[in-house]
Amino acid sequence: MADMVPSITLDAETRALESPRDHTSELRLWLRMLTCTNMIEAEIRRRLRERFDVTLPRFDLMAQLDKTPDGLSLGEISRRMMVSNGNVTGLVERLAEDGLVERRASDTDRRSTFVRLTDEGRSAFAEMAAEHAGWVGELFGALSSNDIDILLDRLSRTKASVENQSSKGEGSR
Amino acid sequence: MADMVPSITLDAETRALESPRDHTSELRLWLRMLTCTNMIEAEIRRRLRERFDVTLPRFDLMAQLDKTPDGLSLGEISRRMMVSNGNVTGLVERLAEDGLVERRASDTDRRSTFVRLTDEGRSAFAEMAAEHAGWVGELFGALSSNDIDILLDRLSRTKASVENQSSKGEGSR
DNA sequence: GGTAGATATTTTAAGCTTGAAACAATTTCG
DNA sequence: CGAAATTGTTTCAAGCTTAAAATATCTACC
Repeated sequence: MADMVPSITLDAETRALESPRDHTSELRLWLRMLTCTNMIEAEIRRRLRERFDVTLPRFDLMAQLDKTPDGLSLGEISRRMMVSNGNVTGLVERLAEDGLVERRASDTDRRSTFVRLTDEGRSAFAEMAAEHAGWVGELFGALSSNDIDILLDRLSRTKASVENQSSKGEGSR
Repeated sequence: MADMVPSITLDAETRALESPRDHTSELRLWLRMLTCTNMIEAEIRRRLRERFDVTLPRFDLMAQLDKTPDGLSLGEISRRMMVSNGNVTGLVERLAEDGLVERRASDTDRRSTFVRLTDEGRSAFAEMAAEHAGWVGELFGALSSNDIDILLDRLSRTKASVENQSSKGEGSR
């Protein structure tokens, strides 16, 4: 460590710029969150394919529509799923080809298209959703209801923290 | 609640088959984990592109290589990143085109290729990693070190639970 | 030694995903 | 009213991702 510099020579401002704080535990947490999420997602993806020959994005999109029987605009689906607009266009296109959703022009805004589940889509989703809930229950099975509550709480704080930080540098966006 | 059935009429076996337990809180937890992860991932992806014009998968792959100066086989990268083999083939191909990684045949196994960072790749990654750590520190900034410890612990339990459940039905796999 | 099975990688086809550009329609406001 | 800004969607090119099939090599064991 021949190049170590006594930090006493740096004021707080300089230190903030040149000798960054240690983020090891935050990095470790981020990695662990990612690993957990990826494992669960992979498992659910695999079961959806195996059991129903359906992809996860399609299932997620149908889940959004199932919550809103009157249908949603493409933009609203995009916001709720946190994916790009163009992505939703394509997903809806393929779901419509399979007869699972239907599109209808908005009465009040000629730019806008509403999407909703067909009867076939609704019943297909109902069957998948029931099994899906069981899988999730299984996968989290070793957690006590107390663990779950704690995770829910700390993840809420995490979400708030991220929202707060993400919006800081939004000038150029 | 006209269709409610007294559960006293069903034995445990029947109940397990016909009236599944309630998984509401597990589903809520899963959704919240997913939302958190997606938000953070999107923010990091955006910053990597904006600041370094690099994609998240490339950054992740370089991070794996940076941890192992001697290089890794494609299969080992695939396992550590939890993505398919073919995916890694393509990523490495593109990183090699940009001069950030290099491939070298294994001495002992002619099937196997080792990949490692070039000097250029290593220094490019060092610069990105430093900023990346700062971003993660920022995004999780509102969490106390106690919150972080609690999350680390509960996510470990979650991971163990998922691993345990995923391996149960592996007969046909 | 030879063969059966396992392992490492690549290829392929299909689908997912993004960011940016292009359009169209609506809203705002001078 | 009409220009300017905003909003909703699509298109596009590039890249990511997967599962499955194909290839090549290695290992185990008879």
